[in-house]
Amino acid sequence: MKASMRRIAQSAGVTSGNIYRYYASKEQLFDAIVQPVYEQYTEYMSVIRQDVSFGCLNEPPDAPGYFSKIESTIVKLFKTYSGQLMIMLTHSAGSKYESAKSELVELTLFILERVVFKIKHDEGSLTVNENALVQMLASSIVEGLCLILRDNEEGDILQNLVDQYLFVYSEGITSLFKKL
Amino acid sequence: MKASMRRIAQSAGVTSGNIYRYYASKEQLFDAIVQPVYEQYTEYMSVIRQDVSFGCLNEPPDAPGYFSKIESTIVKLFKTYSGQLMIMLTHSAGSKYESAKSELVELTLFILERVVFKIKHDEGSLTVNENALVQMLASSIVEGLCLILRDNEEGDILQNLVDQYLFVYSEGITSLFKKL
Amino acid sequence: MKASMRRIAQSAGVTSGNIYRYYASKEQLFDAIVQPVYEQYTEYMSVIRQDVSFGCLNEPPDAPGYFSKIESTIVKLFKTYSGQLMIMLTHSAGSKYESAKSELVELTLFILERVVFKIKHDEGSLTVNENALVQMLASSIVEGLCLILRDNEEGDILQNLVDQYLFVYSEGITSLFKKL
Amino acid sequence: MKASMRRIAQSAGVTSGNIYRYYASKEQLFDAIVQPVYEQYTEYMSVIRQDVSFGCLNEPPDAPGYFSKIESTIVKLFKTYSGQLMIMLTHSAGSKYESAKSELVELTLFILERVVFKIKHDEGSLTVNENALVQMLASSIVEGLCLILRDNEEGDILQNLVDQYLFVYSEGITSLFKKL
DNA sequence: GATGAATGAGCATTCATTCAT
DNA sequence: AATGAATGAATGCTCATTCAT
Repeated sequence: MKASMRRIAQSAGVTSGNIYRYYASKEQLFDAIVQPVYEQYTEYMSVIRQDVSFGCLNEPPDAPGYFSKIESTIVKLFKTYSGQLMIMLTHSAGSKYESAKSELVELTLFILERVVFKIKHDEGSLTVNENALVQMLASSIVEGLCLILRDNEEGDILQNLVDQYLFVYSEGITSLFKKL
Repeated sequence: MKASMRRIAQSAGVTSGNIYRYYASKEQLFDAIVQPVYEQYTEYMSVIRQDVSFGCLNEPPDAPGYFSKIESTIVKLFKTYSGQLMIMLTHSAGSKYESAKSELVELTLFILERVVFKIKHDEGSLTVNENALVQMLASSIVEGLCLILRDNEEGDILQNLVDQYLFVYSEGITSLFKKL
Repeated sequence: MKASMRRIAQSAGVTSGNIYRYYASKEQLFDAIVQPVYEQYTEYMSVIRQDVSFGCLNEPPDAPGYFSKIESTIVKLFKTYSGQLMIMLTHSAGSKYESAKSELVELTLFILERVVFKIKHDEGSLTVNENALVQMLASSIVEGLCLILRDNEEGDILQNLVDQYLFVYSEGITSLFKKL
Repeated sequence: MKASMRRIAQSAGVTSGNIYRYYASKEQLFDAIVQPVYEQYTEYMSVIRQDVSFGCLNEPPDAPGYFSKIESTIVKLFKTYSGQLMIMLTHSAGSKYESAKSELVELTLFILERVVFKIKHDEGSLTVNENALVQMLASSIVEGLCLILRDNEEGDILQNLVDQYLFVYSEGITSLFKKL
């Protein structure tokens, strides 16, 4: 939201006044771009959250398994929306989509808590330190995903990178919490 | 860079006009705040880069070892400059310190390349895909470090988190490249 | 002049762009609407002015008689042009018809001067104060007429009100100048 | 309210930006000018309304007497606020003082109704036609007062004109309603 | 002729920057 | 040195006007 309407107009090859024929305000222009991907995004995340909740009861939880849900979601969204997804995650400061990134952080945190809990063989709740740790890891994971989106335009490369990126975290987190 | 000069002046207990007696522009004010930590930061990074270069010749490279240099550097800077470091890494969009972050990314990349090279038993240069991968990982690592700085004010907690964060990456990366 | 061209076009059932095929500007559109009534108006006023000039020579001047010319003129115009007359007298701020009202003021002033002159038994010219007074009364009379036009859509009611309105002024002015 | 801030600033010999040091918005600038006179104005009108209400019960109502209250009020306000009063009555379209003029019209109507009622010897309520008539007269009277304010800068001349203007209406209205 | 998309000057407002005091 | 009033360019947005179709 920090780009000026004049600049947006210019880089779209139109005049600023003309944008207002199609979008009543800067906010509505932003909405039109981001809304569709945000809706899918929200829905996917809600599904993943439920999967993770139920999965906890009867299956061995594994970080790779859970993460792969996020991965396929992100990749699916990216293949459909690409630019819009990136805008939503990295340029929505000051708009109502500001929270999009933190919602993904929360979901990641939700998953991490369950994964870590299992790694620790269910031995009680996480310590204060562990909580700070998973909070930070969740934020970092999401931040890294945004970077990958920002820097890659081709869906297959993106898929590969996200895949390997999340593998690094799965392995690393498993190692870390086994040690703790 | 998004706070207004009036606000900055007010919260510093001076008048906005008077700031211009000491700093020719908002940017130079920003410089003055960030410059010292930036210099230390640059110097440290240069030292680390040399250590890593020479270390390659006669020691078994290990990610944790290398990373721990970054870790101790970051933590040392943090303990000295705290606020300024955070400003440099997280509020410098639009200033010339935007590059500070990317310099750290480059150094991280430099280290990662060596680490990966050794993991692969020196068997030739990295593939295109591997290059994209380490590039992305380097960015992600740094982005995560910035988050940790942003969210933690206490040096010891910070040290712990950075430590564990880098451990996750060391382990994860080692696993990943052994598999590849 | 404050309605937007889009609104004008829409309420006329045409497109805004197309108006410019017929009228070079908003102002000329305004002209086209107001011009006919303005011409009649100007002509009528010129006739009245002559009547009043000549009438002075051989008839007892009486305000009601003179005013009734204005009255019948206004009412005739109203019955022919209604909307346009109202636009001319009440929405022409910023256009060249702003003067339309002041022309009517001048004519009214012209009449009032003669009426007052006779009331005073031709005893020399009006005093400074009396001049200011008739000037003001002329403006007020016209302003009131505009209000009546603005608020009434039906010709007969309008005629009645204008009639009674001018009667009030005739009587009041006669009383006032007899006292002075 | 239709003058642009740039124009206002220019004619005040300052820059548009600087006005905002003193007034948070165009509306507040307008308020600062008009508020004081509006408060007095409102208070005076409320007092007059009460006077007229009670006066009806035990005194012979006379138009000149009632009008002279309005007169002295307007003149008093004018002598104190002059320019502001004119702005309030003639340039407040689009501001919250838009109603100022119509409040004065209402008060005038309130007075006229009582005056006419007495002239008619209390013989029942006014006819539809008479109602339209007094409504129109009330508006006209106020409109004329605004003109006098607009065109006169000197308090004593103003007082005289308002005095004589209202006399014209008193006499004229009395004549008219005696005839009806 | 008619359309409506496009233009660009203008509006109220904000803010980095300047400068008389 | 320090103040804070003043400046003017930039912002989101509106609207008379133009022009390709």
